[in-house]
Amino acid sequence: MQALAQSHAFQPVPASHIHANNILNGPGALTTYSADEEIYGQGERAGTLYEVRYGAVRLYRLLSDGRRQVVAFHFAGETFGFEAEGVHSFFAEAIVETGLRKVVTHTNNNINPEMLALALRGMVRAQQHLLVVGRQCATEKLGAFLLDLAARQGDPDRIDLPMTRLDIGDYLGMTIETVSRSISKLKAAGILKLHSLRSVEILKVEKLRQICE
Amino acid sequence: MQALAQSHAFQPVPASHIHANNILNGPGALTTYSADEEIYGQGERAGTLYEVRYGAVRLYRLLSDGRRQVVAFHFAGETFGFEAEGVHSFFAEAIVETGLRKVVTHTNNNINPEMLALALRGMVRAQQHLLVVGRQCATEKLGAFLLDLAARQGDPDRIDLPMTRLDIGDYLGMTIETVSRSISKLKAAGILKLHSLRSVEILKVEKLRQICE
DNA sequence: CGATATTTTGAGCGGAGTCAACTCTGGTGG
DNA sequence: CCACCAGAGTTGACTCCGCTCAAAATATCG
Repeated sequence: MQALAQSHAFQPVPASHIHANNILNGPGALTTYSADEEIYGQGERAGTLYEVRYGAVRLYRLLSDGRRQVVAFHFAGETFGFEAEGVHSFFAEAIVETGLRKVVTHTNNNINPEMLALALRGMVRAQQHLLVVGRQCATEKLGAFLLDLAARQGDPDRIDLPMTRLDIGDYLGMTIETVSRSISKLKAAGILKLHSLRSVEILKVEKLRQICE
Repeated sequence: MQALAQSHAFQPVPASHIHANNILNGPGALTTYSADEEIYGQGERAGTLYEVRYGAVRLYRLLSDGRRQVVAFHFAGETFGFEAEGVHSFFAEAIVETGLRKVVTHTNNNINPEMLALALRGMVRAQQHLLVVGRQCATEKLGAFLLDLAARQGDPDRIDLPMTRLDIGDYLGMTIETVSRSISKLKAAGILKLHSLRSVEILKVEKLRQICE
């Protein structure tokens, strides 16, 4: 079990890892990935899109100084893998046990019109992320992040956090300590309740929304 | 694209604010906007895409607390106006005197395949922006911003800054004072040279790239 | 040339980063 | 079943960068 050994060393790929299990081959096939397994790497040839059937995925880039910027999380029902050039500019990894389905992008040389809609949704998501990261206050960032997750996961006040605090920090541009302190602050204010480390309940959605707008 | 024709087009706009002048009507027509004129507003019905022929455009959103997040700048040759929903989620304004051309998105109910490429480029741009804003140090943010502008404007070491310090600050998530201080710092380090407030020369591209990676 | 807006610079303060210690959780094996 | 342990998360002390408020300098426009 490699677990989260990358905690402080963001080595792209652990040497020995179980390869993804591709039950079928081709579009519609379900491929399963275990936690922390790489789906594709920065620099690899792009082309295939993936739809998340279950689990969660993180997209990130490594900076030369060792820092890591998580650019997106993806959950069940969402599609990722878009690239403008022919090469992936990010790493994609499964956060937990995850099932992916390859998406058909072309049908006999014609671009599937649904691709445009998906690409646009991806752009809006990135811009939305920008609005969150651009905020100044750490608590605001975290609150906005939680509200976004709640909306995407369907349940308005119960949130599943498959990712670690480090993932959240690298996504929001803050340290794990600050992530933790922000959670504690919202907890102390009676806005959040943690059922476990990875399961959050929003007790006062409106109050949180006020803070994060 | 005819590179930097807008280089010195930043002359103060005639005071008598001429309203956008639409010479023709329909795709291919050139519409001109004076400085600070609105192109479209948040909430307006979307649908049309615009290609910048000359000048510069800012896209931004207003937050309820009065702050403003600039999500993108667009220069000659770039296309903007994409939306996932049918409504614009941002304001678009001309920064200086700007000429826009409407882009044909559909040809008899078929999506122009080039749209997908443009949308993808927009998404990558937003993710790139994210990497910059996610950086911690203010000087790094500014440096990365300048390197991005240099690459987009064609000239590797001469940059036009049609936007104000406030625009830059709202784009990078920092105050105008910090923007100014960061510029001064890079100037003191011999990395930048200001020919005017709106014209920057990068003296040591490599050194700047080291800082900002 | 004067009036206004923009930019720069300065002083002080607060929030987030850093370093470090401690606690909690889940998994393993005796 | 429980003791143990490694990794994850929390909390505390301190520092420093960037925000705030304020004022000076520069640019722009009538």
